[in-house]
Amino acid sequence: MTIGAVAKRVGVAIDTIRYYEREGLLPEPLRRASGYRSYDEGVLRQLRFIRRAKDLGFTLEEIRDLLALSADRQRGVKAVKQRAQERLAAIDARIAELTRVRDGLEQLIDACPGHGSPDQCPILRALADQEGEA
Amino acid sequence: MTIGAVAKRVGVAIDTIRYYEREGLLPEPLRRASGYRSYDEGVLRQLRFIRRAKDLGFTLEEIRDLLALSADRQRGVKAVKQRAQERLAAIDARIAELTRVRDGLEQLIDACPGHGSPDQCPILRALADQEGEA
DNA sequence: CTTGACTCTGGACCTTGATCAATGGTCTAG
DNA sequence: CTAGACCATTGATCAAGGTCCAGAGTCAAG
Repeated sequence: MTIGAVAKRVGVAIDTIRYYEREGLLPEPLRRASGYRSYDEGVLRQLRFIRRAKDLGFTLEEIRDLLALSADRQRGVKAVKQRAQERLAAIDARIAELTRVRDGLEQLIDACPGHGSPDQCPILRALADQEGEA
Repeated sequence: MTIGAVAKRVGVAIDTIRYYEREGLLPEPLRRASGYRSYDEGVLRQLRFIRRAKDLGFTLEEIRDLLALSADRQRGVKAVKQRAQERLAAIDARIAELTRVRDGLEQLIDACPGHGSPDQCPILRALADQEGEA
């Protein structure tokens, strides 16, 4: 398969595939005599792996790490589980933070009549208030 | 006040203040004969406004918009409330998305024994699985 | 053979929100 | 007056994850 065929089948850009190769997320493929990259089916699986991990919020650096671990029989599984747990904790922290912000914003919205003087708008007042930190 | 005094009182970097000025978030201040920026107290309030809005997840572009609205007596309040509601909806969507990801990840972690062959690790299997989208 | 689609490399560019460096002018304390 | 702190501008750099372009070579169909 050429790089273009791979890109089309997985749904990523050609440049992205070359970028992942540079970044060590994909192995260097065989080349034709012309220099064209020549891929086998395995690359499709690996690209989908990368995409799913990215959807779970792993950074490319973490994914590179996961890929290395997934190739390490025995040791790999334990470390993979740990990485996943770390990721879960990070997501939980982010959700908690967003929820805090969300609730604060909702209170302001509920308190705002939606008309009248800007001086009376609790949203603007909260933003402009000189006391305290958010 | 010089830019350094403003920076110290608000707790932002001098460069950040000049950056906000370039980006239209702060008005161009008066200048001394030497060219030094000369600020009055109002800029402190405005910088704190920017910081709080940033903490609520507004982008600088949205903040520029809010600042313009807050100066618009009458029209402003309604539009500000609407922006805040849009922001709230965006936060809710983000929380929902993160929660979905979180739950999926947790299921994988619970199903992973933490040892054994990578072929049996549900986390790696889920990532490598060729079916479906995350 | 020619045309058009595809690929190669290397490097520039994009977004966001700053931060830093270089070079030079200004201000203030002693 | 001078040292050291402060400020000015312009332009570069950073993180992350790509995207795009130029110029050149290659491949497949007609």
